[in-house]
Amino acid sequence: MESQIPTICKSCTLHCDSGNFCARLTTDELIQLNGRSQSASMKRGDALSDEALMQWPIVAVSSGVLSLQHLMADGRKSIAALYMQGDIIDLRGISNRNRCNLISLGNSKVCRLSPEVFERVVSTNTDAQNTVWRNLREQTFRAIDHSVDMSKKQALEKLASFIIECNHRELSDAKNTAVAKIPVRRVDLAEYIGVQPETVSRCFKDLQDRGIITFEKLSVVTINDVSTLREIASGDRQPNPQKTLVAR
Amino acid sequence: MESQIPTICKSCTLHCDSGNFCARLTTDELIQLNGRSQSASMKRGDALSDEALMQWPIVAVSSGVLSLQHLMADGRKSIAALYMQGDIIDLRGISNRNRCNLISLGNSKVCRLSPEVFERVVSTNTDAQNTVWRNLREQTFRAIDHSVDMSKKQALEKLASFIIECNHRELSDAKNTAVAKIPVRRVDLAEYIGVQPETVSRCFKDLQDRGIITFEKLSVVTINDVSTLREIASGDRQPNPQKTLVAR
DNA sequence: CGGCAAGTTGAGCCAGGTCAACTCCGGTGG
DNA sequence: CCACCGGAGTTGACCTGGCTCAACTTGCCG
Repeated sequence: MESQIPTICKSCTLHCDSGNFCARLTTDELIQLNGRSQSASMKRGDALSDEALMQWPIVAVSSGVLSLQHLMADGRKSIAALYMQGDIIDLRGISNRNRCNLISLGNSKVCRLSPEVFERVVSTNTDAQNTVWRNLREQTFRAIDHSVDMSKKQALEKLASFIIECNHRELSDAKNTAVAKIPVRRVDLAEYIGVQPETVSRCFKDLQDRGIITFEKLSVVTINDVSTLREIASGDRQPNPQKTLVAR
Repeated sequence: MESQIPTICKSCTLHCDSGNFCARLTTDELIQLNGRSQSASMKRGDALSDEALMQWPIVAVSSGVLSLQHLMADGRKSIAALYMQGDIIDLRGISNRNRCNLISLGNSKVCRLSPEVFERVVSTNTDAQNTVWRNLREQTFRAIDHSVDMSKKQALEKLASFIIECNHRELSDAKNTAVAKIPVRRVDLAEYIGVQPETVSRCFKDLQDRGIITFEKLSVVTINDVSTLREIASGDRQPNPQKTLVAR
């Protein structure tokens, strides 16, 4: 008499994609976790409020894009992090210093996991533990990379980095290598890389004028010149070939 | 017949401070881990190279300040993260995208942990697991906060945030509440908050002129007006009291 | 085929970068 | 004890990338 996999999990990417957390669970664990968790659909602008997060601090992203938004005292808003399919957002013990909200950018599906069951499963299932740990480390690295991007790079370089990041995500999906899908709107992108929407627009135009990228649609770019794009992203701004020769 | 705690651990903050990882281990675990690990002293500028980190990707900070530095193609350098006493730096699986180095800013003591033993201990000792997990999450939050600071804030606001962060660390040491110790040099601070040293200097001067802080020494400030400092840090730049009333 | 939100373009301005000179301070040797 | 040195930090003058505000174009949905 074998237990049945919960219906909702059967079609959920978290369970179907072998790299993800739920795929590492035994059927029993899956049933337990599912029984105490809540899955939800969100649409653009929907938020998981502070209070909701207090109760359900662990959120798994099944599809779509979530953002961790931070509101400054004078109204400036910024997107601190982006979460996508497979990410386990563990907000337990987040400092109250940063009043922030988890907001969906577009339609998405999430699963709010019971902290108790999650903790139990993680402490007993080493495989699951490693998966979620790896994911958390990745998030840390992403955050660190991002803060480097934000701190020293100029707008064009930030955008180039972002495009490359999008392209990488595409790569793992084993599609056309030269395509990057921008999964968020211009305004969100601007808030994420910390510039104004106008600047994003101008930088895109610049890259396009220089023939480095081409727009298929607003949200899809083809990268014509990966190496140049990469150079820009890594901050290799050669000011002016002549200058370097003349002035010391 | 009880085994002896390794000499080197006896005086190590990682073991003595109950909040830290090593304090959560049984004597046996500690002996095993110690037997396969390497502790080291570092001085300002010393680096744990990429190659060294490949072999020893897990580093625990016993004292001092380490920095994760990132070098851009044209020579711009930036400090992506700061690590202090008690932090467990787990660089397993860091993407090779970001060539970065772990560099000590000043004298510090670290312990390079054997990945195998570490992993074994973590998977069996739930208490230790939770400790290290909490630390990793804190690092993630710090990184996220930092990237928010970097992306939208202006120099003065970044500096204010940093001072408050230093003050918080001081607080947990249960000392004078109005003091913040700046644990790094100006240049490093500048690289961390993503501005030029000159700008750091100017901003410090500004805060001092406005009577918000006072310098005891170059590396120690007294905060005279916490609430204003906090307002600045949270981005509450009230442009001009009148303006807000008049314009729209 | 409106109508509205999203995105783009243009012009002017300012925070902070850049470069160069200067001050401050701790260490070292005569 | 002082003179000297070198590195760290500060100050000033100038310049530029990106923000601001406002007008315009595009794309999407009923």
